[in-house]
Amino acid sequence: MIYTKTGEYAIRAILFLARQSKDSLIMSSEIAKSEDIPAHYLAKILQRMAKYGYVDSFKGRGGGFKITELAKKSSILEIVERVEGPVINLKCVTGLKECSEENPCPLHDEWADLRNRIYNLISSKSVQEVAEKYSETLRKHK
Amino acid sequence: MIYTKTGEYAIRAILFLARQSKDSLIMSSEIAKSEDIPAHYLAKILQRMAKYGYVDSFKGRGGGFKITELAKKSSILEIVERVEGPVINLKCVTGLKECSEENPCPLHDEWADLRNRIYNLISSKSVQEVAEKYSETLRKHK
DNA sequence: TTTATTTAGGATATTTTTCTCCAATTCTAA
DNA sequence: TTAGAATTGGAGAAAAATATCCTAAATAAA
Repeated sequence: MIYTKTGEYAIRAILFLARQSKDSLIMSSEIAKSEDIPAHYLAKILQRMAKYGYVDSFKGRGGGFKITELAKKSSILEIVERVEGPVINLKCVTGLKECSEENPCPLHDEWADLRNRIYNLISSKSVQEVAEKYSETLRKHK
Repeated sequence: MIYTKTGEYAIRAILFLARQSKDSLIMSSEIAKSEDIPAHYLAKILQRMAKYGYVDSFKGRGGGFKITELAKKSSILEIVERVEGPVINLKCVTGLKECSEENPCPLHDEWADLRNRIYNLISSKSVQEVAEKYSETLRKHK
């Protein structure tokens, strides 16, 4: 896909946290169970997100994670790129070695357009907006 | 990206063969060198493409590969999927576990649209068409 | 017929990604 | 202050993707 499993887990986790009622702490293991993500692996990802300030972490009994304001205002793309590195590969779809504006591959322009749209799709909305829209959908389809 | 390195190598190789003058045989090692692909790895990929009938292979001195009519008429997507399995992941961009028409994730519709466009981009043109357009570009920019 | 050349195919190595385990640390509650 | 619960961080196992190596088979030319 566009990002790896690691990135996908990060998104699922942050959107999960974004949907929780304010100030509630959620354990890593709980997220793992709800979202069906390998528990220890997710713990690592959350650790990294904590380092980057996307979640606050609390140790000990009653501890867990909660989303930060920074994460709420960030785009999905920003978070994923922090967690797993550059996401959208700039290579052309045909995979040709030399493909540039001056020397475009046959599908260059069309692909450049799509790439931009994908980029916009995952970078123009904030995590909070996406999460809200999602909660809404969940309510409607209950 | 949308496909893996293996798929990318397959595309580069088939488009390379498609640009050759008719009936000329090209050695695996030659393609590898021109396209900067690991030689032995490419050999495997060509082997598979031969099995699927996308290239004809000839052993011994003066041997090599050439593209078949089947491959010329096929789309890039078809060939890649044969070589490396399903390409376009149907999961939603947000990576949410349950995302369907009835229960769409926040970006479902927009993503479905983009997915279709990507799908069209690499499946609506034949290898031959893409190769011709590319040869043209190469001529212009010489 | 022999030799050199090229693909075929199997085995294996390397690298990257994904996943697991364990001990250390921090914090809460009893 | 102690026990238990939770994250942290390091180490490394497992799986998947990528890359290499070697021998066999086929073919063409000497």
